[in-house]
Amino acid sequence: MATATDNSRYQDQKQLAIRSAAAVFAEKGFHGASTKDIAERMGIKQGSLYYYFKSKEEALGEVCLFGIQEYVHRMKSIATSDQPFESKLLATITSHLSSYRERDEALKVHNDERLYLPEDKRAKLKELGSLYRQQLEAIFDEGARTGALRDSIDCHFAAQAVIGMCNGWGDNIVRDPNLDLFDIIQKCTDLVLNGFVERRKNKRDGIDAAANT
Amino acid sequence: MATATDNSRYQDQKQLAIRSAAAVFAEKGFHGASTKDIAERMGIKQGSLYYYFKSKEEALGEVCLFGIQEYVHRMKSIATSDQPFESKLLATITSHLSSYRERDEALKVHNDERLYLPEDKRAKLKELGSLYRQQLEAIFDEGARTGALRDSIDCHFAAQAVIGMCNGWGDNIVRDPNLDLFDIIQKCTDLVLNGFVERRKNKRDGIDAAANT
Amino acid sequence: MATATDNSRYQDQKQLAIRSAAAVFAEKGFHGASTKDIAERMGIKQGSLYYYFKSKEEALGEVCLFGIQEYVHRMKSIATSDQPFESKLLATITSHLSSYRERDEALKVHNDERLYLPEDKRAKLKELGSLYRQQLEAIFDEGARTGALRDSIDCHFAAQAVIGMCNGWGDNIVRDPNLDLFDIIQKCTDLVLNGFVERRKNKRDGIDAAANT
Amino acid sequence: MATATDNSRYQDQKQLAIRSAAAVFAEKGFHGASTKDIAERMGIKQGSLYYYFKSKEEALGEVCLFGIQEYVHRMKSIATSDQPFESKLLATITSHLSSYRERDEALKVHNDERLYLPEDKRAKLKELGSLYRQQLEAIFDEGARTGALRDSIDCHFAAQAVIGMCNGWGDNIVRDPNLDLFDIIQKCTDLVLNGFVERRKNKRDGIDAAANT
DNA sequence: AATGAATGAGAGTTCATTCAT
DNA sequence: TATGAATGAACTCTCATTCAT
Repeated sequence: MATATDNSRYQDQKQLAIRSAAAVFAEKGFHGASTKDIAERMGIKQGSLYYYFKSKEEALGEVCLFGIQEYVHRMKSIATSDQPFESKLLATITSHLSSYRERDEALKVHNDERLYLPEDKRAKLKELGSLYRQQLEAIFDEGARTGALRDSIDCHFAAQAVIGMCNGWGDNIVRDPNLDLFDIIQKCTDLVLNGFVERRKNKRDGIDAAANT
Repeated sequence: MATATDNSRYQDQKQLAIRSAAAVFAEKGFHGASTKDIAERMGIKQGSLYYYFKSKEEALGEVCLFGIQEYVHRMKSIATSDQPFESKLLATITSHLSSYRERDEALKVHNDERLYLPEDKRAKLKELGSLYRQQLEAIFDEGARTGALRDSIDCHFAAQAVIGMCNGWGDNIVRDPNLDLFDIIQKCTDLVLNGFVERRKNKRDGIDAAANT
Repeated sequence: MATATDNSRYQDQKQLAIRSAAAVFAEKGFHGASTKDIAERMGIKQGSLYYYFKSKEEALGEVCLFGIQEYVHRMKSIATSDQPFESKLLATITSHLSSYRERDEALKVHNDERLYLPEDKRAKLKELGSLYRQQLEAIFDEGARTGALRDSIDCHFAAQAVIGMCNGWGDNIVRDPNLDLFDIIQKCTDLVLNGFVERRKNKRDGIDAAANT
Repeated sequence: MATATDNSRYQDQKQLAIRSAAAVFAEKGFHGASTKDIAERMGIKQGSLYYYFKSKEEALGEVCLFGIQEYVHRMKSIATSDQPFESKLLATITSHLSSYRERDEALKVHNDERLYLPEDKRAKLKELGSLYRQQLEAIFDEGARTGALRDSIDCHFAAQAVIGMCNGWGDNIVRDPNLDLFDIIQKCTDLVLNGFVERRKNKRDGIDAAANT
C-alpha cells in the first residue's frame, strides 16, 4: 500500500518533470535551458531534478518520446482504419495539429531539439518518425490507387509536404494559443486536396483572366 | 591601393566569418554552438573571431540578416512584376527553396534561431519577414481577384501555409545536398495550385499557362 | 534546528568569503585580484565562490559596506555623546585607526577601490562616508564654539585633513602589523590639537582636559 | 639634421605617451586600464604604443618615475637650502600639493599603483620615496634642534603624518580642479605648526616667521 | 613611425552534475 | 524525497603582445 502510494506519487512527479522540461525546452531550446529552469518550473530545487532524470540529456530524450509517442500511435489506428482517403487525411491533419495543443510543447521539442540527442537515443525516435511518414505515404498510395487522387502524384513528396506544412503551423499554434485550430485543420485539408485554383468546368476562366492583365 | 587591398581582405574574412557562423549555428543551434567551433571552421583561433564580431550574439544577428536579405529583396521584385499569378507563385517557391542552397544555412538559422536575438535586433528582421509574408499575401489576393484562384480562399492562411511548407522542405534541402531542387519546386507549386485530387480535365493547364509566360 | 545549523554554516562561509575578498582586494586591488585568488584564500574552488557572490563586483560592494559600516556607526555614537571636544577627537582617531586592525583590510578596500562600483551601488557608501565627514565637522564646530579651538579654523578643512592623515596611516597600519597603534593615535591627536611648535606655557592643558573627563 | 628632427619628434611623442598613460592609469587604475585606452587617448592605434613602451608594465614604471622625480628633486633643494624651519615646511607642502596640479596625474599613479611594479623596478622608486621622507625628517630634526619645534616630537611620525595628509588632499586636488590650492597649503602648514587649539599668546610667531622669508 | 591582423593566456561566469545529509 | 553545497569543465570575452607590411 505504502509502496503503491509512493510509486504513484513518484509517477506523478515524474510526469510533472517531463512536462516541465518540455515547456522549458520549447521556450529556450535544449542548450538555452538550464536544469535550474526546469526544476524551478517544477517547484523543486535544481539538485532534486536528478531524482527523476539521470541527466539533462535523458530529460530531452523522455520529452521527445513523450512528444511523438501517442501521436504516432494515433496515426497507426488512422492508417489501418476503414475510412475513405479523405477522412484519413482529415484525421491525420487533425491529429497532427491537435498534438501541439494537447501535449503542450513536447512535440515541438521533438521536432526542433531531437538532433541534440546522441545517435543511439535518436534511433527509436527516428524509427517512430519514419513509421509515421510511411503510414502517411501509404494513405496517399491508397488514395491514388482508389482514384481519389491523381495517380501521378509522388506519395513520398506528398507525405513530406503535409508533415512540413503541419509542423510550420505547429510553431504558430504553440506560439499563439488563440488560433482557431479547427479552422486551420479545414483549410489545410482543403489545400492538400484541392489546391487554391478554382475547380469546375470553367476552370480556364481564371487563367484567361490572369493572362489578359 | 594598399587600403583597397587591406579593406577587401577584411571584407573577405568577414564574409567568411558570417558563412562559418551560419554553418555552425545551422548544425548545432545558437546555444549549442561555441565560438571556438566557428573560429575553427573559419581557420582562425577563437579569440581572433572577436576581430570580426563584437559578440556571439552579433554574429547571430549578421547571419540572420544575411540569410533573409536578398531573399526578401527577390520577393519584392517578384511581387511587383507583371507576371500572372501562377508565374509569381512558381517564382516565389523557386526563390524560397533555392535560398537554402545558395545562401548555405543562413536562412535556416534565421528561421530557427532568430528568437535568441534581443528585442531591438529582432526588429529589423521581423519587419523584413512581415514584408515577405505580406507580399506573398498580396500575390494570393491578386490571384483571387483575377479569378486565377477561388475567391473563397484565406490569403493569410495561404501565405503561411506556403511559407511553412517551404521551410519544412528547407530543412531537408539543407540536410541532404542530393535532393532534386527543381523537382521539389515543381511539385510544391502543383500542390498549392491543384491539390492532389484528380481534375476532371485539362489538369495541367495551370502549369502550362505559367510555363508559357 | 537543522535549518539553524545550515543557515549559520552559510553565514559563516559568507563572512569568510567577504574577509577573503577584502584581503585579496587590499593586496592586489580590485582589477588586479582574480576570483580564483579569492576562492583559493577561502579554501574553495573558483566556481564555488559564486555560491556566495553573484559577481566579483558584488563581492567588492559587500566588502566596502562591511569596511565602513561599523566604523560609521561608532562615529555616530561619538558625535552624539556628552564628552568634551578633546575626548571626542581622541575617540574619533582611535576608532578610525583601530578599524584598520579590527576589520582587516576592508576599510582600505573601501577607500581605494570603491570607485570601481557602479554608480547605484556607490550611493549608499557615499551617503555613509558623507555622514562620517559631517559628524567630524560638527565635532570641530562644537570645539570652536566652546572655545576649545581657535574660532578661526575651517571645520571642513579640519575634517578632511584628519581623515586624510588617518587614511595615510591606515595604509601603513595594514601593511605593517607591528606598528604601535596606541602610539600613533596619541601622536596624531597631539598634532591636531597642538601642532609641532613649542607652546609658551600650559602646553598640556588640552591633553589634561581630555584626561579629566 | 634629419636625425635631430626625428629624435625630437620621438621625444615629444614619448612624452605624450607617458602623459597619456598617466591620465588613463589615474582614472582607471593600472589593471583597469587597457593599452587600447592609452593609445586612443594618445591618438594612435593600440599596436603602435609598443613603439614607445616595451610593455604595459614599463609604461607604469615610466609614469611613476615621471611622477616622483622632479618632486623629489625639489625636496632636495628645499632640504639643503638655508631657510628657517617654517619656510622649509611651507615650501615642502607647497611643492607636494602643487605636484598634483602641475604633473597631472602622474604622482597619483605613483602613490596608488606603484605596487604593481615588479620588485626590481620598484627599488629605485622606493629609494626616491625614502629619500624624500628622510629629508623631511631631517627638516623636522633641524626644527626641533633649533627650538622652532618642541623637542619631544617624533620626527619619523611627523614626516609620515605630513606626507599622509598631503596625499589625502592630493586625491581631492586631482578630483576637483576648482579647489583653492593656496588656501589648502596655508591651512595645512598652520595645522602642522600650531594645531587647532587656541594659543595663549604670540601664537602668530611661527606664521610670521614663515611669511617673512 | 605606424598599423591591421592575429594570437594565446587568462579572466569572469554558468551550469550539469554529485553527494552527504 | 529533497536539498545545500561544492565542483570542474566549458563557455564568452578581453587584452597584452607580436609581426609583416
